[in-house]
Amino acid sequence: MARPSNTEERRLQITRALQQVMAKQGYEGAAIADIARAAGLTPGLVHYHFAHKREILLATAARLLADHQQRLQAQLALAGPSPRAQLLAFVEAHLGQGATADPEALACWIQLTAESFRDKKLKAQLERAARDWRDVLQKILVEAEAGGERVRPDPEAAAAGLLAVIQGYFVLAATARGVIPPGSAAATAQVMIDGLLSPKPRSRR
Amino acid sequence: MARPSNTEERRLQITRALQQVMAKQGYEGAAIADIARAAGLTPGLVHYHFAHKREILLATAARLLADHQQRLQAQLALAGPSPRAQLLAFVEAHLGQGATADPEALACWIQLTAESFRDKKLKAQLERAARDWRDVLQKILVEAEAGGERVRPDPEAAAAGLLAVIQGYFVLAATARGVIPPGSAAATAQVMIDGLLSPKPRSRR
Amino acid sequence: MARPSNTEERRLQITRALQQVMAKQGYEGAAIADIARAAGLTPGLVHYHFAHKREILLATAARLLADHQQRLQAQLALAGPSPRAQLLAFVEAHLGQGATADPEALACWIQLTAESFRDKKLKAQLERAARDWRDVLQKILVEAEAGGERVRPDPEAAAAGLLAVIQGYFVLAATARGVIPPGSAAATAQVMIDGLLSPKPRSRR
Amino acid sequence: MARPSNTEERRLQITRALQQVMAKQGYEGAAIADIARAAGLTPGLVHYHFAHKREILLATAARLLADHQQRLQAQLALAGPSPRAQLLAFVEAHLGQGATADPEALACWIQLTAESFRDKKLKAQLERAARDWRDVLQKILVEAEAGGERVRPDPEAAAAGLLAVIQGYFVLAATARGVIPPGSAAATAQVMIDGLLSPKPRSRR
DNA sequence: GATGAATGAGCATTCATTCAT
DNA sequence: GATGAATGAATGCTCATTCAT
Repeated sequence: MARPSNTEERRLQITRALQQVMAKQGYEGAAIADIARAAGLTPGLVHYHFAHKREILLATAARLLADHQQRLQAQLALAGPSPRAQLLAFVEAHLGQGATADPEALACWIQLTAESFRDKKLKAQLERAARDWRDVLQKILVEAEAGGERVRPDPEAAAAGLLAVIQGYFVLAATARGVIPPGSAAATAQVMIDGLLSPKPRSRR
Repeated sequence: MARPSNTEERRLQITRALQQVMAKQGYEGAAIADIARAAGLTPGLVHYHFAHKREILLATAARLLADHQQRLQAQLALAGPSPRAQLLAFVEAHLGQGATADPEALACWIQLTAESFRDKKLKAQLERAARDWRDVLQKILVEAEAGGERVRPDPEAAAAGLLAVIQGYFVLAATARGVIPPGSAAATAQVMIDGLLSPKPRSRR
Repeated sequence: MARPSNTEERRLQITRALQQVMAKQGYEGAAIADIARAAGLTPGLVHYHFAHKREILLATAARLLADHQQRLQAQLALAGPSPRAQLLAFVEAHLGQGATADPEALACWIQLTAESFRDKKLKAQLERAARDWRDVLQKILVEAEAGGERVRPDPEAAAAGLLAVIQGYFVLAATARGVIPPGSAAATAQVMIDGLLSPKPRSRR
Repeated sequence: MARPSNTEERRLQITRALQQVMAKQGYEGAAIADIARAAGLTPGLVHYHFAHKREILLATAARLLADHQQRLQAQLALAGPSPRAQLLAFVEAHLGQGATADPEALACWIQLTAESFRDKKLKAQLERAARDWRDVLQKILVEAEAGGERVRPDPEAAAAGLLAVIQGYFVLAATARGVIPPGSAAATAQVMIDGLLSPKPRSRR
């Protein structure tokens, strides 16, 4: 009898709007009125679905991370089971052609990072995501080791290093695009992986 | 007759204060009153030395970049002339013990990055710094090539990649400290460099 | 569902308040807080209905001019159709008993005039009003000429001159009340009109 | 021994600067810093010669009025002694070719008028000037009457009316220049005077 | 659910005035 | 006399949040 709830739809609309606005104006600069306009809603209605602006931020981060996680899992599943193939897929997923092509997403990501200094919950979200991400890499590297590769300095450090490479490319792509030769990111990352992951040296006796 | 100008001193005080406040609160969150308090001045006086808040931002970025540039040059000068030694020095300067130990500087750096989306001049400053930075690396890599090393995929891409590693570690150190095994950054970066830079393979003829 | 808009009402309240405050304190001296207080509103609400203070100024001028225009038309319509009667009505409307009795309106008028040097749009508004005003007079004078009167030096100049008389009396009434013998304005203006408008001299051939 | 005082010179510099700045920005809009810049001085020095901004305003008004008074007396002295000639000279002095050509002076005059609502002393200055002005006219008109002219409605009212004409032309010239046919002001005023001042009608018995 | 008016605290900026040098 | 740093109060404007309708 009551009208069916459209809350989930509205929340999605609103977090999408924040993502869009925040990419250009940052979180502080994204007035509720701006978000509402971008979502095609009214300010009052935004506050009906989110009591506080901060909650929109958290919901936006959660949605972005979940989306990313999902996409990543799908791409890893498509790749073969070998650790090398998994690493390749991981890198391609993040740095391959078009992966850094969405300036809005990159910018929004950096704004979230910056905002995390002011919001414990957001910080925890991002930290947890980074840790999960690293754990995925670490697991692949441990398997590589088990498969006879040498992983330097060790799987945990190497995983963190790979994560750093990806994050660093994101930052550069977002803020100093001209600095990266177009299309070079994935290839360069692969070369770095060759450093981290070398076949067990039987030869170097 | 006239009072001697103390503007330079005051501007330094003020940019230091902004750096400090911005690390915690971001640029938007850094009220002039906060900056003034951190600098031990009054809000009116801050505006006497800087017409607009934005100018404090630019001056702060300029000072941070200049300071960094200077420190980096000094450390590169101390290292030996060989490309390997230069690369090592470069990495150590950024990721060595204690290099990422100043959370205030790291946080401020990220806030500047985030703010650069809203300020053309700041963006230009950061882009130029990134380019300069990469050029330094690229030059070293070109010399390495001239000295018989193989640089993959090519000096420009490799330089950009190294920059990305450093930036990425900065971001992780600032936002997800627990993800990086303590002290592993420099060593891992070195291993990656081993991937980028391999001795010219005589065997693979 | 939605609240009915009361914007027009509020805007009227606010422009009335500005008129009142500006008469005493001028435009610059009329703080939004003062205007709000005079209107019985809060400063925030004033800015909800007018984005910028300047817009209140323009709206106030527009309202005053429209009100005046309307009153004037009504009084001209009441007068007989003869040019002499129309001129008499015009002068009476502006300078007759009580016409200059509202010090607030007079003061506000002068403040608007002064402010017009700083605001192109306001200046355009006032210029257009003055031109309209003069055109009304000019048309009456042209009809007078058609009716056999002599208009000196010519209808356009005479109309401008009459406008000047009225404006001048306004200024004096507002700033140096003691200078005008009470009640003399309309009579004196009539005498001046006798100079501008004389019967075609058959005798003086 | 002490350096000779240059106070008078400085005060003149400063009031000239205020006149200039006020014409464009009004009194409130004329910051001490602006005045100082226009005078080629420093803000501190302005306050050395005038304790308060308001005093600059009063000094500026006093100087303008004195200058005008002096110029007017000179022009009246040049004219013949007959009342008609004196009136003609009076009108020419204010509305003749070039008399309203200085937009800065006109604008400044209106700003002073507007400001007089907020400053009792300024208001008194302007009122006194207006009265003096009218008295000069009234005296001429009384002489005209003594000389056989008929002055309508009476010398005092006619003098006030003439003053109004002049003030009104000033306002129009400053704010709605296009409304007055170029060069028509003095001629039109003369025609109005013909209305005020008619030869004693022997014929109209 | 939805709207838009209303509030009140916060903020950058301006500026007359003071004062040490 | 002259300079320019320093102060503090005032002001226009923004904005998250609340709430009556």
